[in-house]
Amino acid sequence: MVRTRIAPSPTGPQIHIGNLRTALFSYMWAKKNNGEFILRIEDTDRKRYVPGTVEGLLKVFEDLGIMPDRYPSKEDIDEMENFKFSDDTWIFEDYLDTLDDKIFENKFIQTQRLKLYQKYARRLLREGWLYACFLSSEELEKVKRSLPKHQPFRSPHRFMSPKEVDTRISRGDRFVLRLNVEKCIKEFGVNLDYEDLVLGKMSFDLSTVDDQVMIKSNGIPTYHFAVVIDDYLMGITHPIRGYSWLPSTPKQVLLYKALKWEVIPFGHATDILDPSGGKLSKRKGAVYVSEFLKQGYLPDALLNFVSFLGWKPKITYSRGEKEREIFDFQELVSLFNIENISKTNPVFDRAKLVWYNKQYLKMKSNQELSEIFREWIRKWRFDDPLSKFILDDHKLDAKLELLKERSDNLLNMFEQISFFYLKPNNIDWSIKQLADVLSNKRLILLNIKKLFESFDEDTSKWRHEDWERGMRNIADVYKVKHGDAFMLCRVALVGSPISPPLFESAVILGKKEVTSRLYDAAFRH
RNA sequence: GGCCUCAUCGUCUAACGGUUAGGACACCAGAUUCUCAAUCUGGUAAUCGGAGUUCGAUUCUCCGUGAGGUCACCA
Repeated sequence: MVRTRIAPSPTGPQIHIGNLRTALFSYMWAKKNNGEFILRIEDTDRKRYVPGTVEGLLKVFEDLGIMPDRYPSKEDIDEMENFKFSDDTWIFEDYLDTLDDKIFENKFIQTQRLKLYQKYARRLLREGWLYACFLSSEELEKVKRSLPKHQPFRSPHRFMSPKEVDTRISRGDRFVLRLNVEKCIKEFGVNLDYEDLVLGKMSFDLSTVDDQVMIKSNGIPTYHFAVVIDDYLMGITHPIRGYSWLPSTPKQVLLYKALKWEVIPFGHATDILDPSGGKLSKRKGAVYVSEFLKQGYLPDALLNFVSFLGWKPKITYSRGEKEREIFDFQELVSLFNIENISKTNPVFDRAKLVWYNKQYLKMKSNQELSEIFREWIRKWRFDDPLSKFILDDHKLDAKLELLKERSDNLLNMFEQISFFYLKPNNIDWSIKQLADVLSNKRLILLNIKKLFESFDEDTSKWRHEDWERGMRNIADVYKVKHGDAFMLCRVALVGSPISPPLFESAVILGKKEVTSRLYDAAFRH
């Protein structure tokens, strides 16, 4: 069975857009193959632990509709939250050697799998693939400083006799377990061939690889060690991870080989770049999924856009034919293939995300959109005084109909909808297009008011042509441009030079409200 | 600096070694229009440079250049 995973370290509940992309690729690949997508928590660095991370993460996955099939249980999450940091978690007792791996089958938090790592570390230590290194940090620094340039690090302790190691350990000396790269070179050769799921064939020169720490002095594994044990034992078939892991891949491949496990190749998804260069970073604008959701980007749009950063479905089009850009998520899943993930770094283009969002906004029926909008308000704008009006509005559909083609996102829509509920205050008449009509402002407004007064109480009986003819007449009488008269009316009703179509908006506002606003505009503002 | 990876319009990308190098976003122009949008039509715009292989190279090889990544008891 195909199994993929997302394996964040619990340093906060935010999901970076780049991590969303690797998660998405993993999710899509698993689903396409009727496999499983797993959430594993890599909390081996307890100093950086941020409480609440996992719940937050799961919530975002849920909002997006890409829930993992397997993830840590509530109890395990609680246990992790209460994990007491210990400077010494070494067990290293004989019973570990016969420990049944299956006990840990449903453990997806690394600090709850410590015995497992130590079990395999013991084995590798016995076989000489790992060695104990007792260097203090000062000594270590000294050794590294004395190293000729570009020489890989090798600890002098790698030649220590097992007996001496034992006595020092039993004496309580602190130590780490390092990978014995020289032994690896001896056994596997200096060139390590590797075939990446995304990048394809490549070769590493082991003579440049450091004797990396695999188990830290506190007994907790480093990423390099834990990721190999976990991916293998959890049956991960296609671990897709960030590009930054590529240089450390040989260390992990060596571990597979030392353990005599079949190497499971990684897929390295490239980093998303900022338009101004460099990695996409929060200093340059929104980069977290929740920020986009808060701004009212629809999950469908976000998923479509992000998955297309470095990937396109393989569909053949005839020359010149318009290619499809909009795919619903199930379609994307069925078309997905790891093999055609791009090897280059995509640049994050906000304008295109806006375009996608507008497309998805337009595709929604007014009813669907009302539901989505209300849900968004409950989640992100609940305390806004405007929200109550919208949530209670039985005629929201008609308003959204007017707004959905002129909004980038739900936040934008929220700002634009307010005039339906709230009268304009402090109208700014100084806009350029009003320069020629300002002298007759009051008279024109009163005439427009009179025009609306001549209409039926029931706005459904209003006719667009009647209104428009009336408006143009008024403009002619006062010898102003038709457009200027419309603008005057717009500002009076909406309080802004930008609005949905006037007549349709007036119909929604109702006769009483329209005439009252026109009156206010003529005399009060 | 060492090591690794990558390279098609400004951006996302398409193109069995043979195409007038295609599409989308953005941009520009026109149409429509009571504002803003939306819509429709059209347009500008790319194979990083240099060698080589080949009848033929965006595609294969090498060298440059550029970009990104990485060099922790962090992940």
